[in-house]
Amino acid sequence: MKNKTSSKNDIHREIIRKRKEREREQRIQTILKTAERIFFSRGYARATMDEIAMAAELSKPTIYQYFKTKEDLYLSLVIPVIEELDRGFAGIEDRLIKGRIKSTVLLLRAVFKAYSHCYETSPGGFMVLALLQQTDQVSALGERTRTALSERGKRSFFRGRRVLQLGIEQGLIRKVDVYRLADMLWGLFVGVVQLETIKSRQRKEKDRSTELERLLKPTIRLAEELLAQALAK
Amino acid sequence: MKNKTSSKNDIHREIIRKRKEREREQRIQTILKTAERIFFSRGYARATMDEIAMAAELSKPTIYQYFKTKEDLYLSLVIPVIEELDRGFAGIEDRLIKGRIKSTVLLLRAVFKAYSHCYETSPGGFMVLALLQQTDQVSALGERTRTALSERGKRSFFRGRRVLQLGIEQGLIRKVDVYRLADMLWGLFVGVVQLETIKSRQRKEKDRSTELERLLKPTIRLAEELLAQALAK
Amino acid sequence: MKNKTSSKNDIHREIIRKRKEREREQRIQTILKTAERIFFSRGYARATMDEIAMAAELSKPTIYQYFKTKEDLYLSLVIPVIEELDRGFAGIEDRLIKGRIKSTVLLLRAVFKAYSHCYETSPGGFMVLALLQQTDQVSALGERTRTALSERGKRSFFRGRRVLQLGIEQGLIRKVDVYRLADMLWGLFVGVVQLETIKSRQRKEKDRSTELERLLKPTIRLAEELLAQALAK
Amino acid sequence: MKNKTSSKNDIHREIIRKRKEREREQRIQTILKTAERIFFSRGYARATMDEIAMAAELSKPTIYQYFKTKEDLYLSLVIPVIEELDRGFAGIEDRLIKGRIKSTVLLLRAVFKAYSHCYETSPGGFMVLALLQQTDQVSALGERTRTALSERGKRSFFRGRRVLQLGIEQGLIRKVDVYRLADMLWGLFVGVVQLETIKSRQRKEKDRSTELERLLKPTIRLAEELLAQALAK
DNA sequence: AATGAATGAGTGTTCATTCAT
DNA sequence: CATGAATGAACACTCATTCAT
Repeated sequence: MKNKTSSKNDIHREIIRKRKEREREQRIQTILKTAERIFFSRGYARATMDEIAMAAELSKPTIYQYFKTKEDLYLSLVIPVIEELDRGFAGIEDRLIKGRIKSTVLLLRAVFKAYSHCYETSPGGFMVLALLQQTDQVSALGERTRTALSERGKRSFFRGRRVLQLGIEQGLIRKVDVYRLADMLWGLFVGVVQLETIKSRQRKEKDRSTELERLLKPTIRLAEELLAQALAK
Repeated sequence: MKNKTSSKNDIHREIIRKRKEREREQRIQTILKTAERIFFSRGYARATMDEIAMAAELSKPTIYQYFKTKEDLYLSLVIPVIEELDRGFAGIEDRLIKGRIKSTVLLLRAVFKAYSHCYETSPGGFMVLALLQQTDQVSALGERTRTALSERGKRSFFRGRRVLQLGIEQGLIRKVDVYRLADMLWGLFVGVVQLETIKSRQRKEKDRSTELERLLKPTIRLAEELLAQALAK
Repeated sequence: MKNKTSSKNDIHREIIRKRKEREREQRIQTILKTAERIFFSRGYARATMDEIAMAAELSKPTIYQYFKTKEDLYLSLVIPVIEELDRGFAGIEDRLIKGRIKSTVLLLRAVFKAYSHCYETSPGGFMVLALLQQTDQVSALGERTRTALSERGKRSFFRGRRVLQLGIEQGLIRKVDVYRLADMLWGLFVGVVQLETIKSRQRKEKDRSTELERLLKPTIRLAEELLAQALAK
Repeated sequence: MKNKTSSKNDIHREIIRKRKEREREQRIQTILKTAERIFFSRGYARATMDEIAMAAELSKPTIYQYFKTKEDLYLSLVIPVIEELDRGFAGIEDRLIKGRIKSTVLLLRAVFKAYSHCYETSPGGFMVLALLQQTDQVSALGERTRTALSERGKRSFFRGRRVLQLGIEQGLIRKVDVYRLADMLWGLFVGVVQLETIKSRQRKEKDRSTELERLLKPTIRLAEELLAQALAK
């Protein structure tokens, strides 16, 4: 009988443990979502932990329980985006190798799709990543964080260039300097997203994302089309 | 006699006044140049008035004599850049009207040249403008300045679109949505400048601008070339 | 029958109660030992309850179950030391009365032995006590605890003086002001322990206590010897 | 005439400059005095910059204008004391070399006098230095500060030992280990000062220093006398 | 009884801005 | 007009202490 009770208790505890685990995960997600919003709207330097805590309806120390520093929180936000990007490019690479991409426009569309997918999965996170392109934001980060980011960033860029290189080798893209092309594509996407975001800002809160959609998509599609045409042999 | 003396004095005073005026103008220029450098290298949030004052070899209150707030100083940096951009587009417009631009690639080159010129005249000021495109930096500004900026920005964009429209009308560019095209071009330029700036930042201080040059120019030239090809009829 | 069962249960409960009691005592000891270590190495102010809890492999609230505040925990560490000291002097007193101490040097050695024994039994606790001698650490404590400490301290000092007084009466020590002598001896011991502790602190963690031993003992022995010589009639 | 006015102005400015210089010096002294008091009464870790600022009737940033960090402020307080001590020993050394110290008791008295002088010149500063003997206080300081202090401390101890060595060589002190003796003397003095300070604490504010005097001096004199006797050949 | 989680109240430090001279 | 000095308001981060379970 003792055994049974014990077993009952164990089960009970196990259930509780799982719930706690879930709650914990939940809270982390809440914090991340909130931080994304705040970092996005204020930039890294201007965003304050106080503000994030307030917006997350938690106290500051609670946030520090889950993220060791402001930078840690920031990184936890940005790294998944970089990794998503990496995965995206890995997918394209794979399809290229298997010969599944059969035209210039399809390749370019895939590349922009990778960017867009990243952006759509986590618009805030993406913008926060793009924010890194701003000198001040980067210099506000500590040495370690900067290096960590730079490392991953380089890897991701490397894969991007390889995709383009493969495209050239398979005759989908005419011969151009892949470094320049990769930079151009990424710069174009980020620059356009930034521009359209700020334009959509001028709308009321609730219409923003639709407006952004309305502005962003056609501009990117135009870029795809034009570049595909120019890059085809 | 009283009159004469008075007149002499008046002339004397006038001379002094002019010198003071000159000195004043001089000092404002010094402050602006310094602020540009600091804002560029540190970003708005991390740049401190102390630092700017120190670098300008002036005391903080002196700076406040000429610029009411940090924000004011910041904006005084950006507006000339927008105006320079506007002038650039006005020049292209003029040449277009006079039929002096005879090919797609020349037109595109002129557009990017206008951007580049702006950037080269005042890299810091340009980046600072680009910064405005990010996050809610804008919302940190006062209402009046925000409107002033937005106003000028719109005017400049408007002129940019008109240039493209003229290009289409003159058969230099094939028919595309000018809104999208203008956004794409600007986004591309700003995005690439940001990206290359940050890449060059990984170098040592003194090699930065050469490195940036080395990275930026070919990427922009590639963009010119590709887009010219795609946009030609 | 009812009675018997009840009795059985009672015995059972009693056994459980005793085990719990033992566990409780056990836990208190664990906490105290850990706290001593931490307070010793970090000092009162820098030691954190988090750290103590972690080191004791218990959760913070558990510690608070046994000690109402950080201060309480701190004091629970010090009082036994004072009592140990008191017991030490009581022992010397006893031996003196029984005529068992037959020379100046033996008496002095006994006194320093009492101090040393205290220190060796609980180096952390002893230092913590010495800490009380510094700055207004004391005034940071609550009124009640302060009085309690002061009371015991006085009693202990009183006994120390009585020992010296007895020494004088028995002709082991030449006639000096016992107040001054008692203060001097205690000051000497505490001062030297502090000094040597900090010197040994410059070594790596693991060699510290040996190094301390190496520094402390001969210095104290020198003091014993010199003072014995001077205090002998 | 212009010249004269100018000259007058120059003089005027010079006077103002000097006054400002004086005021600056004044303020630094105010801050140091206040900090000494606070550090003394609370210990390094528990003393807050807020409290110091409040007590000095200045705002916190004003203090930071004169002292870069809390540690800097602390060091500025402690280093002069160490240097004073060093000077004191240098003086004794000099007198020893010139053969001006002619008995054991005079030498010991000189040594304790050096300590006492230090203490009397700046009781707070001295106690704050003595505070360093408390483990926690040291560990609260940064690496650099710790090294700086350790360095100077070592030098001072070195000189102390040399003085004792000279004493032995001149036959004023019988042959003992100078390391141990130096430690013992310093430990004794500091320990006694601490003890008597805390005892005098129990008086009302205004009687404290007299009480301390009343307690400290005779205890130290007793130590002098006893040790002189024991150390004479 | 034991604990994971939460938090109010500080910490040292910085910075835009304003006086007093 | 220029400036040395001053400061209110933040900011990232910490810690003793308390809930809720």
